[in-house]
Amino acid sequence: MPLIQPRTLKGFRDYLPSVMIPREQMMGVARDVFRSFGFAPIDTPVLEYLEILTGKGSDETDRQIYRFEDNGGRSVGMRFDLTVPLARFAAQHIGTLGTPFKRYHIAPVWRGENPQAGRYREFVQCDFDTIGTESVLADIEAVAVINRLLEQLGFDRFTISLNNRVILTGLLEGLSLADRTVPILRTLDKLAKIGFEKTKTEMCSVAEISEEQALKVLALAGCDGDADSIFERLPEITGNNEMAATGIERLKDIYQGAVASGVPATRLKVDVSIARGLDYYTGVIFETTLDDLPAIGSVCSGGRYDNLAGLYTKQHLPGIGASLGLDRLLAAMEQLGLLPNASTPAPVFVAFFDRDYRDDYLQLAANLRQAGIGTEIYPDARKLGAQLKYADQKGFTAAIVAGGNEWSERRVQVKHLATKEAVKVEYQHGQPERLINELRNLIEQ
RNA sequence: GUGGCUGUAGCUCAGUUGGUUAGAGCAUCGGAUUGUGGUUCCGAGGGUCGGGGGUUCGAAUCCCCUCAGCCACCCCA
Repeated sequence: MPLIQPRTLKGFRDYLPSVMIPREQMMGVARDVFRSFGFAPIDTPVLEYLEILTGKGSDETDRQIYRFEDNGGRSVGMRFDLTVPLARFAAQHIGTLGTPFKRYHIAPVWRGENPQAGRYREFVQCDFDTIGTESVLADIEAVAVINRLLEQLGFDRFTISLNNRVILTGLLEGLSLADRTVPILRTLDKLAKIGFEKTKTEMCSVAEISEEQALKVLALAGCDGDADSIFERLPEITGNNEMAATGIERLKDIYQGAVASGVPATRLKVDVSIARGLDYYTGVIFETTLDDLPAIGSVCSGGRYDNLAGLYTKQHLPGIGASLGLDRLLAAMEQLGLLPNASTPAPVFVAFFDRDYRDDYLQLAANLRQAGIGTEIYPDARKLGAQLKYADQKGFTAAIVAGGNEWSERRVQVKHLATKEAVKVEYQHGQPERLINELRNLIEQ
């Protein structure tokens, strides 16, 4: 019988322990950060009725949805983000939950697009949102959460770019271009990539506006420099439009609040050119890029939306949230060499040295686990060298070697695998304290 | 979805204008070393040359299709 070729689908991948260990750790960090701000966990089904998924979003996102007919003949789709399911969820449950409602959701999503470095068809998003309030405090908090997330994940050099769509909307209103908002935003978003001239040309043709108008829009985006000077120049650039003015004030407020809540000003950048493609953002928007790896794109993006669940309920639900791209971040850490090498989650290795002492090894390991120290026993009584080699490669911190000599002395040998240094430590099954202390010291180093 | 580049051992790659049994380094396994691992030496295993089809006396090498990876567009985490 011919073998079936083992393979994974395009854009999908397996995760080996060496990747899965840091991946799980990252999810744990994200979870702890979210919880520390009072966000509560929720979960929703992978599959939704197709109509739920396709209602919002653009044609492009509709095109990327994995869709099929289920065994009962229903049209269903796999979620392509966590925001649309949240909207449905909120419309269904906000009555019992009450507002403001803060939730986080860490789960995989699926998009049928062409993969590239840092882009997959299946990837995990870590979303957090606050819905049911328009308070600027929620906006500020979102920035603080992003900062804390990346900090806790071990990043130091990153930039959170901030903008407020209202500023641009106000400017466009002043130019009588309110109906062209979407194509203008799309084009504007490319400024950093394709440059001033091309953006101008494209804006004129795609959005069907005059060169004069395009120049005014681009003047806004060209507003560069430190935050204070940008805030100073913006009112003039927007022609003192009233709506734009409130947007500027709001952005300023967010900026100051973020600094007050401990986000270093060096990590914040007011960038009036970022737009974000998704149409549902209506207020502040943000993107986060790694200073050492800008090419990988935004690793955490989000913003404020006026009416999250308008498609599913008449209740007005404003909110703000962002999404951390965990798998993209993981790919970045891989490239930057930030991933640890360990492929074992347990720090202590017990060599199966002598068959006669099998039950002693088992009891010793049980004692260590009881004390919260992860411990693995080698399954075969192979030669010691091979066992130690295995332990070293897997990245254990310490190995315990105990043969007849040790057991008769009521001691065991603790070997620090990185330094090859070994010490003998007193140990009896009823009195594991000295061994536990010794191991804790090694693990903490 | 469209276009470009790539695909040889677990990994990194070599393979001369198509020409005998497709190679190297690292890794793995065994031994030197029956109670102590990252060095050294000796030896071994491992490849349907991504897959399928075609041209040819003969294909890793040329052609077509397909799958996958990377890049650009699009979009985005």
